[in-house]
Amino acid sequence: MTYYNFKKTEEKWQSKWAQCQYFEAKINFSKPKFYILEMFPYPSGNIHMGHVRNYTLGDVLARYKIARGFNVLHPIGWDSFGLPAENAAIERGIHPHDWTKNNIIAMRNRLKSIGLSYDWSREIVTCDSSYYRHEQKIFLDFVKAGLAYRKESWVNWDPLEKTVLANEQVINGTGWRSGATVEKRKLNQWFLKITDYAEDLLDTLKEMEDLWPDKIRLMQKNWIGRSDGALISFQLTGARGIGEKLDVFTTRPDTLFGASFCAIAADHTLASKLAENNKALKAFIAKCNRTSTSEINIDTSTIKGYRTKIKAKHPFLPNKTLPVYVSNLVLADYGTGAIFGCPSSNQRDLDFARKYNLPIIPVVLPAKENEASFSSGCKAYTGPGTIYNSDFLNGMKVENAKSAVIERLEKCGIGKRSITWRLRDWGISRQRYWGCPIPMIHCSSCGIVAVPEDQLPVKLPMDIDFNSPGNPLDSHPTWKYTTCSLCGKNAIRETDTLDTFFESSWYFARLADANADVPFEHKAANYWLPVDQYIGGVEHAILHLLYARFFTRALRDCGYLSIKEPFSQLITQGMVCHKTYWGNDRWLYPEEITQTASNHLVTIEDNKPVTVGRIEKMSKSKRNTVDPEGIIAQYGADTVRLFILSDNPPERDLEWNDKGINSAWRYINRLWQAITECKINLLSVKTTKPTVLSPEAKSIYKECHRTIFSVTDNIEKCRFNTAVAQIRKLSNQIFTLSGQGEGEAWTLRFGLETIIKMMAPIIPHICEELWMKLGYSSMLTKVAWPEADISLIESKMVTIVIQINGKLRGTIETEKNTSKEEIIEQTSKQPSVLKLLEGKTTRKVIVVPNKIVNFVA
RNA sequence: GGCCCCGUGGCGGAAUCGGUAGACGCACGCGACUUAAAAUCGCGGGCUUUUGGCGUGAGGGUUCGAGUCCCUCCGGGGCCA
Repeated sequence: MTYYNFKKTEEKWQSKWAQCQYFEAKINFSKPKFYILEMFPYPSGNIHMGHVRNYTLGDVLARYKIARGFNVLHPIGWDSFGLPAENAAIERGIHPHDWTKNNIIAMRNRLKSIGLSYDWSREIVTCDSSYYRHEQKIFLDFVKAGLAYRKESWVNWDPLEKTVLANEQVINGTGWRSGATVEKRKLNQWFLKITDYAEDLLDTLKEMEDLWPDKIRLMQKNWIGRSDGALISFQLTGARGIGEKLDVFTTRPDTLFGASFCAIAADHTLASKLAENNKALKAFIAKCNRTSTSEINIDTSTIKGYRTKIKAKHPFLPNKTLPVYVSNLVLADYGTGAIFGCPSSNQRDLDFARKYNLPIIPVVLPAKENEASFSSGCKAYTGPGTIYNSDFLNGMKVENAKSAVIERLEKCGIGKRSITWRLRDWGISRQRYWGCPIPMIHCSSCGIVAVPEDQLPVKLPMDIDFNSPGNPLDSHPTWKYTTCSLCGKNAIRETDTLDTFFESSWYFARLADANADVPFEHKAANYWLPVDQYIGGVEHAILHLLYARFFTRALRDCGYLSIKEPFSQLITQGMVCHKTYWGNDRWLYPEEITQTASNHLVTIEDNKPVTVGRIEKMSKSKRNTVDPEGIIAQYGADTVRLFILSDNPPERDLEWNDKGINSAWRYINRLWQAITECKINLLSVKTTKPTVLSPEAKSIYKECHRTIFSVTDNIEKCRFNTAVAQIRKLSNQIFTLSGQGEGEAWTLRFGLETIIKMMAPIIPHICEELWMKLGYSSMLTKVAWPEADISLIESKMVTIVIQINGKLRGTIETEKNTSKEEIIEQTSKQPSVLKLLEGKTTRKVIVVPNKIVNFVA
């Protein structure tokens, strides 16, 4: 027995595929196109199993679609702007550009060793000015279209590092690196008007049913967060010279008669005006602002309010006024930043009312309760019911009352029906070096001016100093000094760079035409887009995917594209997980552990006991990573690819284990030996099918077609694990064939060829080699996917299940489409049926044609 | 706290239209080969008190028939607060 030499074979075929440029995609209208894309990687320097899984999934589909006759585009690039490069520069003194470039070289080689069918001629690098110059052009177009604008906004400010922190860099209110208490600061920043598209982004989700996972569509729906309600204008008293009225948004206008206070956000303009000559309020507002913007988690204990002297008049009760509080109960940029509180119908309002002794007026009565005895206690009632204590609304159901109030408000001109979105405009300014420069100039006389397009790209300077705090672009000695393109006077460049989500929001379009002098040509975009199958991690379910959907619409409105959805079908793959081990007071690498004779785990080094922790996502900190490079060196890319697809469906988390990889390796060798050490000379087998096959050969032949049919279906539905199972099942039958006699020999060869063709997208290297061993000179990669002969699958006979009182009592083979009467006739004569029905009267017989007969006795 | 998803052998998972539960694989056991082991190959299996009964987290319901649909609960996970 000879083992399969994967190293030699994999290198051979990888270089052959590269040589013939077979995966370089060209526009070809004679074939249907298929654009398949995996979320492009950040060049961290290492590939991990998550990458391997992601790119293997995509590669199988790409190769399968090629075999099905599609003109496939399968490109790759590098999402190469971002913080880790800057951190490396600060920590290790390596320039972000060099760090990134070296990582890309290393990772490119590792990806190539997996045998992926990429069109490398389209490889893009987003930190290269050949990419971001187009991004700057797009940004300018967005500015022209009114889709990009400036406004003041809160940021997390690290006073020690003099820098802005992302929410995830704020840990318990302190900077992740400096440990300083993070402050909220207002900065002028660039925003994109994603909210203009909120309604369409939400509504189109409905059309993506069955194409995008339900989970993702739901997450996006919740994120966009449409709230239907009313805008109500309260007249104010005691606020002379500050404001006459307060606009309030509510989703529960039906509870208006249960209102006992109004609350406004700490940075509501009314609050700021009141604070001008009120030191206590000023201090209160400052206290509210001290909590960082990431701290959205305002629970009961931290809700606080400051009672102002202002009162709000109840719109329908002339004698009633409501106290107005400034409170962190209200989020500044949600709705109008002001609410009315109805404690009986909202938990947070209730907590607030109890804290400040405000009246609690019940207004919604649940079914089966009565007015006299019903009390909400310390839990607000938010369910359906009948309105009471509410003037003209009394007796109405909640939904009807909502409409009735709105109608009355509109009639009186003091309110209207209104929709509020949870989605905010996308802040894209980052006070960072390693990002795309925003191509704008600040001129003291002309204001904010765009950099003329013929002066693009605005390149990042390479001579940069990371030792001083703050944004290195801002402290660069010369870079930001320029002249105004309008008046020619001295002016200052924008030193903020773009959020790195900007690059990934349009890269799929650039990849359709990666070498164009413009972002991408219409012709290429119209041919290739949208991406037919997109694959990536669930962690990008919301932001990246939403931004890309928004960008596609924005690019359409700027004349670049004619579609609005970038990704037709989406798979979100689960994480790759591994057991964790704890011993010697630290996490241990799997390689540090061994098993004793008595099945206990101990450290190899000093035989200390090891406890097995949870199965968790592979991470460096838990030391539960498996290095793909090592595994590929040990088993080869095909084995890793096979294993990673075998055990469970793509969207589920995958547990890595050595037993599994070994099983894949074993199968690959069995397949190798089945052909290279075959009992018969496969090369001498005639290629034409014998006219007569023995019953055994015929049955195997049919099984091949059944398998082709179901494997095809499984791959189409991305159920690769069941596809592999089907092929393995067929392999078990084919491998044991003797091949003796003409029919058997032909069937054996046919079966082996069928297996190789179906396995080719999954384990392409060995399949190419075996294809050659079968005497073919053309590449298997160019060979068509096998077609299932439906007439062979549809058997003339079917198995009818016999049930008595719903319990399985036997089966019977009958001709297909046998009549109900005939089935009853045949099955009722079965000895087992007769026996069990003896002495009972059959009350009813259920027959489902071709499936089941059920005697009810 | 709200919304959503998932609970199937010792394990990963099949069964996606309400119609034979446990495909395929791992681990395990037995056998063959071997001086022996590894590797490899073959065979076996849900549980059970076995002419039968019970089995898809627990309990109830709908149905001739439920892993699949409905309700309540328990456990795990995700998103949002």
